[in-house]
Amino acid sequence: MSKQKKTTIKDIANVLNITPSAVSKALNNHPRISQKTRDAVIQVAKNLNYQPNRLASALRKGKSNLVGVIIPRTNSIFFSNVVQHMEEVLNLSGYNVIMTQSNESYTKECTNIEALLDTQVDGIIASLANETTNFESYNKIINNGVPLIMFDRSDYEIDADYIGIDDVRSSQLIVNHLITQGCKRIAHIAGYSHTRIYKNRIKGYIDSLEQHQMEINEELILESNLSLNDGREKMQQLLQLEERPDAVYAAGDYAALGALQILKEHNIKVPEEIAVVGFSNEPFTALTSPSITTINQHSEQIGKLAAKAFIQRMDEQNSDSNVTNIILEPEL
Amino acid sequence: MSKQKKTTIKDIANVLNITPSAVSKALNNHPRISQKTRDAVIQVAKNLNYQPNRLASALRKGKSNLVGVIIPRTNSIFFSNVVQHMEEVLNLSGYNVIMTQSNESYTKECTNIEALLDTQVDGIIASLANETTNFESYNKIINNGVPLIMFDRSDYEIDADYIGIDDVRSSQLIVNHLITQGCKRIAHIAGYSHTRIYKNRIKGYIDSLEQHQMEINEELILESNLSLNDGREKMQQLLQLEERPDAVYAAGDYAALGALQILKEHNIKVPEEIAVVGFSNEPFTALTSPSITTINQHSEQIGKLAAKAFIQRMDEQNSDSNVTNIILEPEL
DNA sequence: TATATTTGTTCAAACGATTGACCAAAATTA
DNA sequence: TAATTTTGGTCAATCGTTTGAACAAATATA
Repeated sequence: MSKQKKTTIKDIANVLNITPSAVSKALNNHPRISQKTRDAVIQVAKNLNYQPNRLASALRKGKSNLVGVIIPRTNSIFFSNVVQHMEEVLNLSGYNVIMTQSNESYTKECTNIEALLDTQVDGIIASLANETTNFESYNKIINNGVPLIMFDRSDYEIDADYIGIDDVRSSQLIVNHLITQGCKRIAHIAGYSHTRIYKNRIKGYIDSLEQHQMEINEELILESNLSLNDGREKMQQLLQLEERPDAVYAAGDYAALGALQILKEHNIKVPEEIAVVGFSNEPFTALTSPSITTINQHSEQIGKLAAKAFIQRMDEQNSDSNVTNIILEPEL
Repeated sequence: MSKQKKTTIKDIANVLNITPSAVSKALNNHPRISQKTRDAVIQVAKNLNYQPNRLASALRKGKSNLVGVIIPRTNSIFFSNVVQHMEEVLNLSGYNVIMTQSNESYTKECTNIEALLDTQVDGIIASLANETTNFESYNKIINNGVPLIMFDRSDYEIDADYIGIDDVRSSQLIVNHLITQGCKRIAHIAGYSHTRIYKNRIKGYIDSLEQHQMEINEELILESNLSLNDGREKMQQLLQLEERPDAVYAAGDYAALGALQILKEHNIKVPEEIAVVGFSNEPFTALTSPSITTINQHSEQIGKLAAKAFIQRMDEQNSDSNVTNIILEPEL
């Protein structure tokens, strides 16, 4: 029952006694096709339950209408939201999304890029894995002539459009806030400084402290991969310091969560003894008392803008226009 | 610099003065090609940085090597893990994954199915959105002759392979556990009973209560979409009951989280006054005191088994073999 | 009425890879 | 040596759709 051949434009053509090319043109609203046959074609197509074969069309047109998306993790509200809104915009323009996750792993990221190029995507929208320090595979995308849009996490070495928020500013806002709350010894569980975004957050952290004439203490800045477990480890380390911090600013929410777990296991009161601040907007942040303060990361805007940037790149085939950089203002 | 034509098998053929078909056969390890030319082809392919055009190959072979995956939400550890392991297995067999999320929305789910079929995927692996009660579009997949594998959330009306855990049993385990802890009045923030999985959880809940000769109280069973907000609402409702429950068993972790938030806002001690139990394994579950008890949902196994089930379906074109049902044993 | 333009369609060649039929040369067997 | 098999390819059609060129018929212009 299921082995019936798919209907093709040829079948439609046969029914109407016209040629396949007429059918194709009718379906694509070619101006030279009369309204009469156009209607007839559409009717027959419906009757035969015709579904165009994208592969054939993609092959002929040299365009697959697929966009590859690479995100570090899907189980993050931020990334998940970004993708969702990205998809919305892309679908409206007839694109479908292939979403892949790197799991913050460099090798996985490379594999994903290979797979996407292999699948003949029309473009790639990506955010760097924490591990990544080598950007060759990204530049390979560009060299292949495939449009690349980066968001949230990118690097100066990648010569692609970028959409993100002002990380230095965000970081400052957070640390300022802690200082306003009276914290004197603020630790930073940072991301790897080789990633631009985390370097900026570290910069913001330092800037803010300097602004308030507070001491910059190297032992309070710990680079990490920002995973839950790493958050736990770094928090352990901080607790073992002779002088404990009275606040911890983690550059990622999962790391913040790990830190919280440790504090809880040690029966340390949050935020009375040690305050904790994260960076993302995971729903669990509402659980701590008082709630973790986080930055609004504008996931919706980032997703939409990235999608639009891609569509624009596709439209202007003269592709020589400069790289766009869209930096959004953070909000506490 | 980027507008160079992609190299094709024709280019390789020209270099070696052989025909494109010879090249194709060489690359596909056709036995009738000598080792010598095979090596030469591979060498030239490497030199010219040849990348096979999947579209062309897919069109000719009638197989895209793409597998569509539909999950309700990506920002869930469970689903995210499942997909990750699914991908692992599928990649090994040369398949690439197109991941889409339904956001628990029926319409989005339908759109996704359309898009996937449209993209000519070789098969679809899916888990139902909470909203879904109409399974036409899923049966359309099957009628189109596209293999369909369901996991975690499915329905009896969908005639496809299924991989999941024993929900009745899981639910019983959870409720038994609460009873052992001394809870007398256990509420259940349930999923919609039209979804098989949630119906089963409700059944397990009731079974367990009956086993312990406890009263089944309709007002303690609230069906919901299990979102964070819905969890909050239902918890509010429960608090307004004349006689409050002393335990809440939520069929999903986000609903559990919502419930926790409300309890926290009302300064109700968890679990002393009201215990809370979720179903998934989100990392934040470790934050509550004592930690929320959850069921091991076997995400890894489910992902791998689903992928394998798909591959098997592809291998046996005689497809008349019966529907498989793999039910895993739950663990607390 | 003769000529030019427009309209609606057909024709044929792509897009890039695959595949069975076919064929010459080389190797094996009788 | 003649007959047979094996080896290593070539040829040509095909997957389903698109697209510019070509062309006849219909319509408009002079």
